[in-house]
Amino acid sequence: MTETTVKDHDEEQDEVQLGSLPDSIGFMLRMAQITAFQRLFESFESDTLKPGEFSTLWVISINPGIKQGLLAKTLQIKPAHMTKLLHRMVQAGYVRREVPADDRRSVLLFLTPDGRELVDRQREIFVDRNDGQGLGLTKAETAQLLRLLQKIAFQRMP
Amino acid sequence: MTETTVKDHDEEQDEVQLGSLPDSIGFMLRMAQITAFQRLFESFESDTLKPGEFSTLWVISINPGIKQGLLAKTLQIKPAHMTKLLHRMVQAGYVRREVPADDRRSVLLFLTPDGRELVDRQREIFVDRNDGQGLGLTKAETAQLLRLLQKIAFQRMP
DNA sequence: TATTGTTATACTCTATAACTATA
DNA sequence: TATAGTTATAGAGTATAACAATA
Repeated sequence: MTETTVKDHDEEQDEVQLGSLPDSIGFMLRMAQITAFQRLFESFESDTLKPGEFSTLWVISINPGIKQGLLAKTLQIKPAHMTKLLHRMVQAGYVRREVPADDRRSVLLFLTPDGRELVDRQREIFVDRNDGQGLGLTKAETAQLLRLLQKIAFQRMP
Repeated sequence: MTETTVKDHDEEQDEVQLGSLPDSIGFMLRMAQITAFQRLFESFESDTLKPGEFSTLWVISINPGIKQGLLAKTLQIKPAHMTKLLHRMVQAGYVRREVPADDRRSVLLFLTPDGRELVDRQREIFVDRNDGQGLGLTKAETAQLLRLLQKIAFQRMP
């Protein structure tokens, strides 16, 4: 029940009361994500790839031949949206789709040489940017935060 | 550099490798937010209010007469979008707008009696849902997570 | 001239449902 | 019948720029 106040960044001294909103995990996840994305991805090949697109290419690069539906479920992207996102990636020449003979309903995904080169080129930048320093966190705080986020995202719920 | 594997929730035993993606704060913030929103807001008056709309009403309720631009900056909502969001809230009868005499460019915001009643009714549910238990976190973990998210979102950067 | 908010456009992503082609 | 993916539609949110009214 901390009463939190946000001071204006400029010269105004307006103070906005947030009440117990900063004690809400849902609200704070949203606020932190907006701040983090601004800081981490502002110069992250933004002309080429969106964060969602990069993680898609990344997962395909580690799991060549992954089925489209499993990829969507893993990244919590809706199947309908995954179709459109992948069409962009195929169009851009980063992804190749393949229909296997044993189940002709499904689609297997692979990176093209261009796609592999792009992921390799971005990999270092992506990992470096995400060590928490750019967000003002210490190494220990970063590790702590990652553990808690992983628990929320990957935990089996009863 | 933990190599993390996500097992399928169903009976399939496909395993998707994520490599060092779960060590990325940006990626994990996004994954945790999706999971948290699904669990916390699935029955949160979802027919009436979106999370973004609720936090807007909440901040107006604590700061009656707040200027629209300051509200948008506080919640990190783009001004163009704030205009549309507020039009919905005015249309729904929750918000009243007022142009002050001393600066007729600006707009001051107030809740209507209906809006105040709605926020009051949702307040308990919102706070209860956000204590971390619904996400499988202990009290201590919740406090720790909130502190780190607040540091990211509210910290002055050099 | 600068600021506050609005309108307009385009695009990303979500949510849903209807549809196809396979199994 | 059920499953994998596609198409279509509607809405939320972002990004950007041009604009009107006011300071």
